[in-house]
Amino acid sequence: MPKQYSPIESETRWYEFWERSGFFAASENPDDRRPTYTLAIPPPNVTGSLHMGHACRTTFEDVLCRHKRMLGYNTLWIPGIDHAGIATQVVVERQLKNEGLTRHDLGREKFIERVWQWKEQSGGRILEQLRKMGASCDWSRTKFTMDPDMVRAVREAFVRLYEEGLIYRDTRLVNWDVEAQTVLSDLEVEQEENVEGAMFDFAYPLADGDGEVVVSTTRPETMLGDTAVAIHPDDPRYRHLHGKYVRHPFVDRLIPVILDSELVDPEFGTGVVKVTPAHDPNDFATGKRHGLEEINILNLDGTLNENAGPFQGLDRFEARKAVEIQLAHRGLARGRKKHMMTLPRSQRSGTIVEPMISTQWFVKMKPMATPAIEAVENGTIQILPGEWTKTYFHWLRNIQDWCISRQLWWGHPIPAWYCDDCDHVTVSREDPTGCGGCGGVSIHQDQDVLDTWFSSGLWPFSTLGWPDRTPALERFYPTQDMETGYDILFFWVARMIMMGLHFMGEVPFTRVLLAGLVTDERGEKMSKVKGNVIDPLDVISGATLEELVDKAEKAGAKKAGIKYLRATYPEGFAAYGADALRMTLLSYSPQSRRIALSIKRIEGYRNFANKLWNASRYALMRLSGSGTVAAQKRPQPKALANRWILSRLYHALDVASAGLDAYRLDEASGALYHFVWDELCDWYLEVSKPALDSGDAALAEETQATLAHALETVLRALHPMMPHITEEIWQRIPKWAGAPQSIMISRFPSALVDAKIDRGAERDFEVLKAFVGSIRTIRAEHDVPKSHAMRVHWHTDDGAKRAVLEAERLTVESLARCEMCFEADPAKLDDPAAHFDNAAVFVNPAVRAAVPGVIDTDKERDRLQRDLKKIEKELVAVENKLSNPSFLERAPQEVVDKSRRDASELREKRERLEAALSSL
RNA sequence: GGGCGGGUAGCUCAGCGGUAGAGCGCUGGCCUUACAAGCCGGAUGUCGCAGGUUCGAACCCUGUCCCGCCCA
Repeated sequence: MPKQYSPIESETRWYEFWERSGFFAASENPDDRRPTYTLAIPPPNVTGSLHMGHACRTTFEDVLCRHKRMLGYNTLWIPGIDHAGIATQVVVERQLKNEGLTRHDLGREKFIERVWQWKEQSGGRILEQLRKMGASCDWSRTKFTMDPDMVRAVREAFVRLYEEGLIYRDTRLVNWDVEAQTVLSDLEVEQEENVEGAMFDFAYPLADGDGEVVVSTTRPETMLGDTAVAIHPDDPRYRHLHGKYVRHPFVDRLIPVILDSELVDPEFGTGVVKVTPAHDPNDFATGKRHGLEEINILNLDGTLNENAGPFQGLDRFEARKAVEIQLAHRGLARGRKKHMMTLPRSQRSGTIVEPMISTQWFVKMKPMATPAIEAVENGTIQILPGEWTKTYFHWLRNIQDWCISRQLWWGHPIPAWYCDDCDHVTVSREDPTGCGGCGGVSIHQDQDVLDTWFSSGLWPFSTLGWPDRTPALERFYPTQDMETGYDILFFWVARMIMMGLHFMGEVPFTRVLLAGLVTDERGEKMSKVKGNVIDPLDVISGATLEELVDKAEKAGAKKAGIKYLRATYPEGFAAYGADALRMTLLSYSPQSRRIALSIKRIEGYRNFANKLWNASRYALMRLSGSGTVAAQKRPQPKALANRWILSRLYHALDVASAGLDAYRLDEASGALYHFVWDELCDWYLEVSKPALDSGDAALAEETQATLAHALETVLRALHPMMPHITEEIWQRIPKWAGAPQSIMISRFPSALVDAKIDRGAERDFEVLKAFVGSIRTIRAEHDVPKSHAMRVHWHTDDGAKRAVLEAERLTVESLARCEMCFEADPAKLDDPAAHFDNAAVFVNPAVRAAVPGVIDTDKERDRLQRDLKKIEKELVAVENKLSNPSFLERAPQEVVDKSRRDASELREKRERLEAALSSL
């Protein structure tokens, strides 16, 4: 075994082994009675390539799946990809653009063919990349949301909802993206806050006689679609306007003054509001209340249409200026001032979204939301971390109907046909040959496709064969966990819950596990422009600075981004390996909303992998030729260190299991990390050296058995988190006869079965650790070279402690490089200066000692004074507490007892240190 | 405007009623046959601010100031 662990070669080798061996596959064998554990992957976009968000999802999900699989569950992790309507269409349109073509040049059918071609060639690359992370998905069940069976599921869902009256078609104000030229759901519109804009005032002249009314707007061009001006019915300033009309200056139209107490806030602006029902949500509602005409002034591409009169053909922003100028020409402009406002932007194209009147398909949400709320209220579904529950309720309780049609070509077609002869709409599972109303044969299908999230909402059951009641669906639905980022709680999770309850009559999963979003180490969102994107594959396989810079530049990073990149990663990345990346991602608490990924931290876990590797090298070396194997049953050792490590193993496994169950993967991984490094390596392996070299055959034998057991067990516990390195090592450990072929199908360890709590051993080992620690401190503080063996004169009145230290003499002497000498006469240690020359002293609970011949008097005085000061401070705090009668009265007895013990220990320590100081 | 997080060591974060921890960084000493990607030591915090509850508050309550996210 080499001195350094190199993950690259090992990781691919083992991954191929697992996949080839079929370990990832879930069983559908009817005789297989194991309980199931199912988790559907949040399908990444077909256009995507692996980023840290995916790496994070994959790690968490893989840990959950591997853990459950090792616990004996028939585990199914369903992989798949999403057809990502807009994103994919944009990718292919960009390709066409390079060829000087648009999708319209190709026509719909050819264009879709072209998308499929693209998908076959370069789509779904991400599934390969998930393998690099170690993902144990059942690849034989990979689904794509546009697969024929998914298409059938989507169609079935649409038709059923339509038949139930939950899907309907309606004309209303929707969010229009003029660039992508499609409607968007409310969720796809982002509000950009605190944008500096202008508030423009202008006057409408009264239709009869003199006078005018002044209105304010941030979008002057919309006045072309004004069909009313509104005032508050109780506003005394405008009483004379009741029942009057104003004249539109550009189009030949009389506009009524209406009274509306809902729309108008008399305190705001002039107290008069222009009303544009076709281009503003509030005005739309007002229009409905007053029966106003809705005049659409925009074409689908954002230019003004024939209703805009002289402004027809202008782009919306040009029109804004032109309207202002023309109003000024006519003497109607009444001023302009800065105004902070909120702009709706398309999440897809970034352009400002226009409210527009349009006929679209909607899903009624209220009837579906109610059961979804109940499922979480009554605990059928648990959301973790629990803080998100409130957000979930808040959204579902205020939900609006969901606009599901999109004016795209790539996606699931809407199964609705319109008749040319009557106004019947035929919605059908099979393509109809004629109108379902009049029977006419002249019908045409709706040109729109469905929102991508509509098909995603069916994911947990469509992937299992729905609408057929397949054996897979019977066996694996409902799934157990849904793990994803909190950003798609509404987009996806809530909709899956609604759809699952509706179509299956049962929740789609019983837990929702949400994790934070990965950012750079400053906490800033990773973005190509900022140049702060960390590619998981670079972290796994390594990349030089120049490669990173090159990639960032190609992705369009700005200068500042490149500068940051150079400054932050001057060395590039080493090949840290997937296991190190996984441990890093796991180490962040799920409570936190951002995961500020730091390369330093990854390096730390790479080092941990190396530590584990070397600990194993040591263990294997010590086991080789001994005939000792890691046994299926835990050993029952007698020696202190062996009992101690089994007890520490108990705690580690206990915390790890609790963490894995409660979705605290940070706590689970942390417990194992600290066990391996701080306990197994720092203490146990060191203690095993003198034991194995002692010549005591019985001791050596039980130590080898314990060593093999502790290592083999912790490897199994670590396997879900670090699958590759644990397999690499595990395969090398001599094991019991009939051991499984792979660690990934071995049994996950349990604290009760594989370890043993032993409080006595823990207590005694602490005595040993404290003793060794004190000697090491003296050695370090007085610069005593390790070649210089120190003699330690010690005494204790505590018989148990004395017995431990005497029994463990060889161990202590080996770890502290000293010679122990028990002083039967306590007086010698009461006044060490009188009995030992230049002696350093230390005081542990009930144990004190002197180490002669090592000190520099000044240094020793400093050290003792420092200790003393610390102790006095603690003592004051404890004594204050104990002198408070209400503390003694009201605090629990055990707390009082502990304080008393602390106080007496501190007092003893203080006394001894004072004595040592004064005798210097 | 409403809601939800967060403000703890230089940095990133854990702890969430018994008087503060981790990793990295800093620092002194070590190439000790498992590991220098390491080992053995050390230093470092009025736990955002102000009140309150409590025998006891980083932790609970109220107010307040910043930062972030979500919704309207």
